[in-house]
Amino acid sequence: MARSTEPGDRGNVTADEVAAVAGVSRWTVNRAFRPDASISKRSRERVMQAAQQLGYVPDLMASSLRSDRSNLVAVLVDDFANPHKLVMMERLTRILRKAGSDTLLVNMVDESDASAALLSASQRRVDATILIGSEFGEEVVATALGAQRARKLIVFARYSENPNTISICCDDVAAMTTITDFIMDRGYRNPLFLAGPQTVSAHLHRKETFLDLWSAKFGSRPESTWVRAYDPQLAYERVSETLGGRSRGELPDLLVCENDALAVGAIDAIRFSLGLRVPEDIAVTGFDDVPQASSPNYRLTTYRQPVTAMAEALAAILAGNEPSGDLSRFEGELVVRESA
Amino acid sequence: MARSTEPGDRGNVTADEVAAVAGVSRWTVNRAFRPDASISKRSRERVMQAAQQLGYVPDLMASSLRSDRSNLVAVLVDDFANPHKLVMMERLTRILRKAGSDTLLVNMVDESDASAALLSASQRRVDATILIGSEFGEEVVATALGAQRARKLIVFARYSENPNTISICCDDVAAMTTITDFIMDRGYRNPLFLAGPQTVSAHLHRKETFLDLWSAKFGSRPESTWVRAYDPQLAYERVSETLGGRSRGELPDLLVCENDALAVGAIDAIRFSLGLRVPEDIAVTGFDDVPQASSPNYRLTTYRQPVTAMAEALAAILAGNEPSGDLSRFEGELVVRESA
DNA sequence: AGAAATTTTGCACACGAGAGCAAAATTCAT
DNA sequence: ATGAATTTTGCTCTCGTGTGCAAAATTTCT
Repeated sequence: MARSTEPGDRGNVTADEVAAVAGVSRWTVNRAFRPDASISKRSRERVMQAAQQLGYVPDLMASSLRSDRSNLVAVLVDDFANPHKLVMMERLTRILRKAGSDTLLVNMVDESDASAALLSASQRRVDATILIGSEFGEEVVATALGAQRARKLIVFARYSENPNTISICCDDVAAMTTITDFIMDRGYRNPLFLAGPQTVSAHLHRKETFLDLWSAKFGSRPESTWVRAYDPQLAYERVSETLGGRSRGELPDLLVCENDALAVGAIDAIRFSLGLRVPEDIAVTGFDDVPQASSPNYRLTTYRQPVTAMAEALAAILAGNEPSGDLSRFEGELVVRESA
Repeated sequence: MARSTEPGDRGNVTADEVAAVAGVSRWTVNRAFRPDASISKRSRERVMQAAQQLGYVPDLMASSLRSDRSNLVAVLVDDFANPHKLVMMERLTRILRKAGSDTLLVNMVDESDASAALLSASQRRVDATILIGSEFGEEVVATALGAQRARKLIVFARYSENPNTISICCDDVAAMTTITDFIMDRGYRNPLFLAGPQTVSAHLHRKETFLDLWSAKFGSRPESTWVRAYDPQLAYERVSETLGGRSRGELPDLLVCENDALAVGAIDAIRFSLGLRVPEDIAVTGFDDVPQASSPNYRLTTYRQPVTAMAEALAAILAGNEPSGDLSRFEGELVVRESA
């Protein structure tokens, strides 16, 4: 036996020490910790008892080194100003952990940082890389795919055109159609669309869908504007600027926002910068149903993505199951409140 | 030579393959990637070029297996309803990555989940475990310390009494004293303190400080109440319930909230449930200065912790530097807005 | 009970890099 | 140019676990 069997060699117990106590071989010890392993009930019990006594737990680094399965997934986030990120992170980490995977959180500080962020992920042998950023473009996705070891690249809650990518998101066209139908039905006739970063075409789904549907019905293409990040503060400034000097007749009767982060800033601007009322003077719609949206301050009419179901689909994919439905066509629901 | 030198054995390039291309030994290749290694300029260049060509990056799992340094820290979060968590996570991940460490994000689903959460951290050989949860009690800290492999346990943005723990936080007593002085100065005389989970004594610092200062000056101990999580929604409900049926004279003139998450809910309740104005009828103070606090809707008077400096101190500790000042006495600043 | 089928166990080797040391190459001094 | 000092390189062994197979133990069947 090569290794000493004394505990505390370097602070942590190894399988060898447990094996000595339990009177079995090291391999039996490790097997005891794998649910699918071929091991007798009796020796598993003895191992487990010895392990408990010594405070042994298998080392996941060593395990993944050999087995090429790390049970680690990287989650790359580029946009911490959007409260919806917190919701998604909570769901993802919870569901991934239930499925046996840990989460490596990588802060993608800016666009140029993307490849460095992906590098640290690949160096950790993650089983998959999940992008829940929103401001990155398709070229980031391409970089990610170029990185040698990135096994699976999953774009979460946003559509990606790249065919080598798995994109788990809801059907933006259907969702926006639902919202647009609702708006038209309510009689709004002069909307303004407030969009996020216009870096890539994938972002334009909601906007284009809305503008197309509207001009198909009314013949004229509504006005639109955008901000460089999904940040309420920026939305506030943009709305103040854009609508600031207008006379009553020139104002839109509705702001259709690409998501709630923008909608919240827009509402603040309407009230506190323009001095108008929501929804009486200008109505507002959002997307995501962040916790704030249900606050009596905002009572935002918005669209809720099935984040839990989406995260569960993600876990299923990591487990190797074939996706059951179309992963980029999840259906959410319109949440009607008082803002529109 | 044991291994084949063909690329793509299992999808990833190893140092052996780079060594073959560069015409050096495997060890020289690995040395090229360590800044402090003893290696000639010329061979490092050759190695780097070959590595670039093959797309090689060193495997951090294998590295940490041998070297006992993983450059991985676990961040345990138990409280995703509090928007301040997002701020702290952003700062921590950014600063840690700059310092060369990756972040393992662990969602501590509930109190009973704490030891399981700590287990996954220890199994990954993290260099340190950071608790930025708030609802856990001292017994969770004890569990963490009991876990064999947890090398360093750091409690971030909250004080811990446990001597085996490094607690990086601001001086709650000084901070609350600042707030209290401000309040007294402004002439409020009938405050209500709204606290978070009352699980452990560490949480009581702010509350006790406030109550003590107040009764020292005015002789009477102010009223207080609490909710079981730092969640605006719960704060909303509690404030509505507690103040709901009261006549004008029975109402407090100020709500002192343990943090902004509660303050935001409290403001909503004052306005939309009680139908009163902030600050004219009831004023509000918070703690943390979350992004929402500066929204024109809330304009919250609050206290900003120096999160960046605290995160940098954390990184310094991980790097092995001796802490320069008292880590549990960071100083923040009062942010005076219109809510009080 | 004895043979066959099945389960359980032990073992050599591999995963990819680091520590420590000895051999080789380079630089420096005389 | 020669020997000493220094730097660079290669090598063995190690970190802790998983794979695949062969030996051992157990169960099942006739």
